[in-house]
Amino acid sequence: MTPSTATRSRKTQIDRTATALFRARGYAATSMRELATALGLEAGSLYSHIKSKEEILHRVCFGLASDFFASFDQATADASVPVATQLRQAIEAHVRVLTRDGAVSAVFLHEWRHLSEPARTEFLALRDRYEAGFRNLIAQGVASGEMHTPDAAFAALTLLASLNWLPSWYRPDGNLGPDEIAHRLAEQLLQGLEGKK
Amino acid sequence: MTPSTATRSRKTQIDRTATALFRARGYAATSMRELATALGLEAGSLYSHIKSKEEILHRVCFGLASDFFASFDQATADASVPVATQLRQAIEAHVRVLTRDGAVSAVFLHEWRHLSEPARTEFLALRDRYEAGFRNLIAQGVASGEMHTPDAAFAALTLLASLNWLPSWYRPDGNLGPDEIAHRLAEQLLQGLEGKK
DNA sequence: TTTTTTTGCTAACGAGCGTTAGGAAGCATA
DNA sequence: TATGCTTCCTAACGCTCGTTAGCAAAAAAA
Repeated sequence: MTPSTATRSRKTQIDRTATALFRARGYAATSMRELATALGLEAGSLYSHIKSKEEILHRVCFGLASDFFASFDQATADASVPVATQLRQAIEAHVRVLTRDGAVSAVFLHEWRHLSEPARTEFLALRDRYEAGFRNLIAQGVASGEMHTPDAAFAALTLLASLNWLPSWYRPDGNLGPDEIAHRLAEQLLQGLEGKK
Repeated sequence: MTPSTATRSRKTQIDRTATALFRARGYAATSMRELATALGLEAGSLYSHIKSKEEILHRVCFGLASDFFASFDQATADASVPVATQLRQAIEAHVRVLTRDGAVSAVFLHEWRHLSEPARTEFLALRDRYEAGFRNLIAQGVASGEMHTPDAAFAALTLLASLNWLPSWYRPDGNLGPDEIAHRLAEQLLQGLEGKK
């Protein structure tokens, strides 16, 4: 029995409001009563739709993780493309996912540590697997002579760090659109500040 | 009347233990009873040494902010040095401060939002002023032709993002020392992955 | 030795926490 | 009209929170 449209929409609404609060105040500092008030409800009413506070966090974190994997796989599906181009596409794909929903992204990046075991460990394993994708891409690029770095793992961490800072300053109504941001990031990371114009 | 050595050391001990807990569990999710237990005390006893939980956070955040400014000013004091070199030195200085105490750095980077007003706004103003230092350096580099980027502010954010991810993976007993890390980061950020070997 | 400071205890305060139980409306389907 | 589902309520559960008051022992200073 699939849930009716109304149910799913109410649940989704709770998720979205909670995500915004988690981002603004942090997961631990957000109370169910605050969340209920933001939705025009009493605290107890939330539990007609969700099982627990952590369930929301779990859904947000693992949901976006899936998106990242799907996006990465698509960007690097064609092995005949030069590795540097694949990396560029993976960067752009990552930025596109990050900018789609700033609140979800921020919660994904910062609040996952409030997951209790075993979810927390599972999440970290996923993150590690995702990072390995970038690591391998850079290692391939070094092997083929397209890129230069003494340490692919180090470079991958630095690269993702630059990307993952994005949700803390990106505004959907700002000057730069997601595609322009993605392009500039890829350019800066691949060419460097002293690189060719 | 300066506090005696004993007082200062006990207070410092509380700060350090609290900082480690804030890093591991987050500020909001760390209770004074946990902190007390970690120190072998009862919760109430903490208040013989500190005024409030937030006081600890305040000290950590603003203390490290001072360190960053002092370190940056020293790295960029000599205006006769090429701007690219000044930027390199600023990067290395930043990394040195970041790696000095991983727990303090992590709390500084992630827990400041639990400061209540007006401290929170003051903190953000400091951070903005610090970022402006890097922004200006890059803008000067672009003006002098030493660097190339379409947007100095954008480049500065990305640069600091790479640096500030460091506390989440740096281990003092790892393969790379602070100086080696600082050098590699500067190299990667200035030369890029496709830059000259 | 007396005085003061440091350090820590027990006990408790008011408040807020996540969550549950049980009931009652409103609505769609039969 | 009857049934069942969705939605939300009130009231409360046991628990934890940051913090305070008042007292006592130990250490340092006089």
